[in-house]
Amino acid sequence: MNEAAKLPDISAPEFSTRQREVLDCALELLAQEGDGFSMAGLARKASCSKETLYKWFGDRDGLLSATVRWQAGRVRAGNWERARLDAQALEQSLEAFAVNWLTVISSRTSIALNRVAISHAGNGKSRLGEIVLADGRFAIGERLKPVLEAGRAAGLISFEDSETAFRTFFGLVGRDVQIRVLLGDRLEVTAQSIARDAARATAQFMALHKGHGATTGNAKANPANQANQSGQMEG
Amino acid sequence: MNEAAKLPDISAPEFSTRQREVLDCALELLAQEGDGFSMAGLARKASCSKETLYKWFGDRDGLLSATVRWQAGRVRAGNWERARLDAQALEQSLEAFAVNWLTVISSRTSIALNRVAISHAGNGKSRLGEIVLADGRFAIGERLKPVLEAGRAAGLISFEDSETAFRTFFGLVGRDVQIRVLLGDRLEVTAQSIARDAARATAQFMALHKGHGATTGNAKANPANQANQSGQMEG
DNA sequence: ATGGTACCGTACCGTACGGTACTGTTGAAA
DNA sequence: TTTCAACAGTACCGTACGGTACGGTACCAT
Repeated sequence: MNEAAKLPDISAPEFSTRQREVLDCALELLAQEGDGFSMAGLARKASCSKETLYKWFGDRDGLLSATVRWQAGRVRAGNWERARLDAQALEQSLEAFAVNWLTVISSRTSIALNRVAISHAGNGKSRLGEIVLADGRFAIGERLKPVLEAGRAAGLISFEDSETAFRTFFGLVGRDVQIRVLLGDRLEVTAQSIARDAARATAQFMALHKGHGATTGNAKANPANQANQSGQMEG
Repeated sequence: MNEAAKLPDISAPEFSTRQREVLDCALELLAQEGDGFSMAGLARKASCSKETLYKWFGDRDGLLSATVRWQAGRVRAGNWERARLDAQALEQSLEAFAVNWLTVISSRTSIALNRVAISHAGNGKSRLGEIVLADGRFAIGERLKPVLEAGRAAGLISFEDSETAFRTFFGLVGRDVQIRVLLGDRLEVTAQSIARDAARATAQFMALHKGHGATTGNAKANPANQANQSGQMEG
């Protein structure tokens, strides 16, 4: 519960070291007991007083929100410097994204956080859902789209709308994994299965979006990436 | 403590008319306020006494479980009598499945039920998650697989493992829709967008699993449906 | 009529938890 | 050494809610 506490304080830390320790305890508690852990329990686990919790985070929702932001802030990973882009590099990038995403969504912490955010989205109490979405699904979308567009510019793949193309990739990668783990299904996700699924999803995506400059010859007459490009259904 | 004690008779309604009224109220309340509605609130809304609620359903978890089962029991829809199977009929079946699934997962009721099931899956308190999974994702899987296999038998599509093929289709259909609506994203899902997405997903699935007896000539040398067929990762 | 059953409405109880106040204790600045 | 701020620990309060008990009523069956 104390690792990753020593990143070199670039920019506004937002949380002090001690606060981060407390938030890590909250994260751990959240992963163990889910929402419904008590403030007293957190104070006990973190060896701090309830008064301090309320002073720092306002109320329970503030603590939860801080916890989500704290965790979200350190998931940032992966620099996708697409120096030269050939089919090999593109596929590697896509595969790396898929591996990263599958690893995240099947992690204890992510599952716990998504669960609490989803349950709060029901009561409309807090805005945890927005944070999780913005920092999960939409963050990777914004990071992956430039890669896709670079691939298109290089003639390696073809699509009209990068958002739609990303959503296809997202679906091919995630499939039913997230909803199943969230609902408590015992789905054993291993490094091997993740690697395999990432490769499969990437191969499928490439097959669906064959470009016109690569090894494969057939151009853009692909029904799958022509349908539904009218750009609605964004949100 | 009293339900499921008299399971012998088929057509045993499991719930009386009055009980179904109460469960409908619970469903409505669940959709409005999410989990965290009170038993007193339900008693008020349903014009029944709390004592009756406890007599019928045992405790709050029993009520929730009954509500989920009651709703799940009437989602059963769609007969997929695949009389003759040509490419047209297969695509229509797939598209109909996709439309049905997208409609379900974006419905108020399904969202509310999934939310409560997910939040309870965290605490390990009840088995709502299992029920929802068994009656959602796994039910459609079992209903769709015969269609896929018939399509393969007719040479219309090709794949090795129907489970894997189904999961691909599932991903192409659902993409990020379910997680987004669960997290409270304002994603306007209309009949039009559903129809369009169902058609797109079906076209993509067909393109990825081209058969060898249909109009398109290229056979099974398709990287996308060769990868990851080793049958693990079921759950 | 009489007893039994099923139910509504409501009062009630116990408890768990969010939030606050108070009392040390530490540690650093002055 | 004194002072002050931050904080741990804990006692406390109010309330909301799960669950139970009880009185009253309508509807049978005998």
